[in-house]
Amino acid sequence: MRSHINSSAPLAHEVLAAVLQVRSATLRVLLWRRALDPHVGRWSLPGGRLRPDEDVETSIRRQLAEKVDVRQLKHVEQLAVFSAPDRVPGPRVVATAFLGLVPSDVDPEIPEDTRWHEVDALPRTAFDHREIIIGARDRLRAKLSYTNVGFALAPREFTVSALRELYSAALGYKVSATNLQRVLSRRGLLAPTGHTAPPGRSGGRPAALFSFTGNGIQVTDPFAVFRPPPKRSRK
Amino acid sequence: MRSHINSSAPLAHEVLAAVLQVRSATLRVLLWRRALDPHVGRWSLPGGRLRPDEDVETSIRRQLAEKVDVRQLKHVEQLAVFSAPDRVPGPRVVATAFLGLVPSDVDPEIPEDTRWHEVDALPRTAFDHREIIIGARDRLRAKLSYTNVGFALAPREFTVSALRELYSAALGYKVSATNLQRVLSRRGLLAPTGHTAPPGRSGGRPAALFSFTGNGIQVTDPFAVFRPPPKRSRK
DNA sequence: CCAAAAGTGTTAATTGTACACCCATGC
DNA sequence: GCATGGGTGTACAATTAACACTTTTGG
Repeated sequence: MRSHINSSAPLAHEVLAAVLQVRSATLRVLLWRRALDPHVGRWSLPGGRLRPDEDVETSIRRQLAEKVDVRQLKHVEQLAVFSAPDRVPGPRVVATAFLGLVPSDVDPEIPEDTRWHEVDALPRTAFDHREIIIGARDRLRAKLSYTNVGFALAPREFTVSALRELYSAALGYKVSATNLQRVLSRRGLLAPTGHTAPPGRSGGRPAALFSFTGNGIQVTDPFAVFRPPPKRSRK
Repeated sequence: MRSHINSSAPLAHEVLAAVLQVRSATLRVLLWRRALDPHVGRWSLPGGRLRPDEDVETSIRRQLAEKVDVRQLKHVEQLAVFSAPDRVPGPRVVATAFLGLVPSDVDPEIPEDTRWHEVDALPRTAFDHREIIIGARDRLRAKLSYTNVGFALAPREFTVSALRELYSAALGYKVSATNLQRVLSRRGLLAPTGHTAPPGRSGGRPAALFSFTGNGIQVTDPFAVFRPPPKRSRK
């Protein structure tokens, strides 16, 4: 009763990922069309059953490897557990949902039954997958403002205006290139590469190319208020 | 293979909660001492097996009802899934971890084998429970600065200095009562009740009593930067 | 009247926003 | 040279942190 470990009831556990990418100034998600019985023909998130010898992150990375080259996945993080008893027909399946991010310049080979869909114009989706996608979008939006996740949406080198397009598409409203550059620079996230991008056929000054400093996600603005007392090191 | 539902492998799923409360200017967590074989005698988080007919939040609330009156739990939220194959001895058990918050003025009846422990001075804990507790603490700390979760740590009515103690204990450093009141007031979270608390035996001006406005958690400072353009409604 | 605790006002510093202006290129 | 984007400088606004000062109580 108070036993900690009790595996008497079989219980299926699946992992699902909302893989997001910005392309053509829109935020899109990778979906595949179900070929099997429950909700045939609807679009659903890639994923599948958790194997007994892997943890959930290993599992989702393994399963995504069928759809997207894993090395192209710049960021993966847990979103939440979805466990409503009726979330899928038949016996209950608990799902651990993930957010995955792919840089805008990669164009992964995707299987026949798989397609990118605009997050703000989703087709009919299977089960509770729409909710998961919206959750992923909202998590991304929130984290863009206080972490450096933006790096996972951008190519290795990029112009500030390209970055502005990425942020605008992900956030859903235009951000100013001026201030984007200023804020990211102040936080020490942008490194000039010294290279420049040639202007388009209509002219214009060549844009400087930047890259993100560091690798991996980090929180860059942890406390909006109630900050801990400063360490008194920098003037 | 690509089958969405496949429950061939039995898989145990448990729910665990780090229930936090501030008392005597310290943040503490509710733990019970294991009576059974793996890790006997170590302190572990309350929780237990997920039943097939309940979702994870229903489950953790049900199981906590044995330890803490559910009505005293002012806030419950999912933390993360812990799924390392070797996180517990024997067959793998996937755990969904929760953060729970109890106001500082309630003193729940707790069972014999259960005790509060200071989060910053934890005893030897079972399995990966220490990691879960630290995760819960960090989540609380982060959310204190950009949401109104503070309400879940505070009594219904409180003085600003009592609130200051709560925030200081949870965050791990002193916050100023002056600025705490100012920030929360600006965000419209504090409502004066009109009542006052009598001063202590050493004198001092009587403190005004406040309550939190609204109920339930809400994000009060969603964007640190890259805010959407204002609606141009308020001057 | 003095100490103690609460509450208010003022100021400084930081950070984000808006906007004007200059720069480099294609045609 | 002019249109077109890119980049910088400056001013402004909002918010937080720091601290001095006033208020109200007990002894």
